Amino acid sequence: MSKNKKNHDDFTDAIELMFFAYRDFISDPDAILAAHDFGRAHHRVLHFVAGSPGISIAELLDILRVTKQSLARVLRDLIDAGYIEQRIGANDRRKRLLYLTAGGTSLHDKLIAPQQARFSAVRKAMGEASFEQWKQTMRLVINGEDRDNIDQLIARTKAVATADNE
Amino acid sequence: MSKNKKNHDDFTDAIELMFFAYRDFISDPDAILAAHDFGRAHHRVLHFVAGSPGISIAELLDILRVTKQSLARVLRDLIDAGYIEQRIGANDRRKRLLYLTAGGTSLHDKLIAPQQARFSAVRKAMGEASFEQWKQTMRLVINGEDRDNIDQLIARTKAVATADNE
DNA sequence: TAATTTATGTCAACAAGACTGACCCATTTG
DNA sequence: CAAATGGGTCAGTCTTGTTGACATAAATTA
Repeated sequence: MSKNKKNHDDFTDAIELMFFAYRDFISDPDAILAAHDFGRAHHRVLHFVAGSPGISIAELLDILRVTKQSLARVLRDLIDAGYIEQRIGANDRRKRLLYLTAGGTSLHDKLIAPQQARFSAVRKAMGEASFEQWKQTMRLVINGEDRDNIDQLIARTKAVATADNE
Repeated sequence: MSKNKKNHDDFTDAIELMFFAYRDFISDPDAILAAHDFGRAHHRVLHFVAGSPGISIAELLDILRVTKQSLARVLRDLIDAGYIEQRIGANDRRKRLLYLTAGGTSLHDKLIAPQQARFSAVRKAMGEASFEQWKQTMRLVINGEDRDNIDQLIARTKAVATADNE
């Protein structure tokens, strides 16, 4: 038997862990969403508008990597239901900048609560240092060319979250 | 400003990392799949049959958490295309046990290759120990009640992968 | 043996969420 | 003024999920 490769060099465990961890992670908010007649697509929009208030349609399309038509549908639902509002850009009046309403913020908080609880338990079990290492590792799973943008996005989101709690 | 909570206690970074890492991780095989007129659903079936040769329909349904009708469609495609074959259970002749054909194994290898490359680069960058910690952490992201089953599934898959390389 | 349960297959209808392609309007920029 | 940009929308399609109903063969149980 050829032992020139290390055992576990197939990374099947890592691949499988990605699948199952994401499945459970994403399933958390589903029940809440269903009660509002929303789906995961609505959740994603809500989430990234929450993290980047004043984001433009084009920027949101870039993050979500979906088409304009695909975004339009869920965005329309969220605006009609009063969770998101559009404001015309001050500098560029063609832009429609997106903001959560009070209701949108409240819904978003409810949706992330179970995911926060999940990671809180994980950090408690693994310890602060390991959890930080996990984050570093996850960052490297992301395509190299996207990492800087995502770093900035996360930094911006954190700034918003911190400001809200002051 | 209330500093009774640690900063970063919102776990937004962790949530965002899950989203982007999974997005890139899962996008790898898409081009290959499209060339075969298959989608991600086909990939998942191929993957879990590869990891558990002789798996029954019921077991596969349990792993994938989809309905029988949903699985039936993609499974039919894969059988018709000659990537998966069904054998009648020796003990229980009601069961249809699933196996990859030679072609199925070859296709599956092509599909996981970019994901293996991705994790190989990650492990190289982070080091063996950190990567093992990452796996432990990911395991804790999974729902507690499922972890034992998934441990077993991964162990089984690894046994198959090792046997193939002997 | 007869009745029931289990494992699977299949039909029909439907919905969410993605896609392409085409076209429009308002605004900004060259 | 002409062209490019940001956004909106209509129409149609595809994949992958859903529910509900029903069929068949094999195993299990009474």
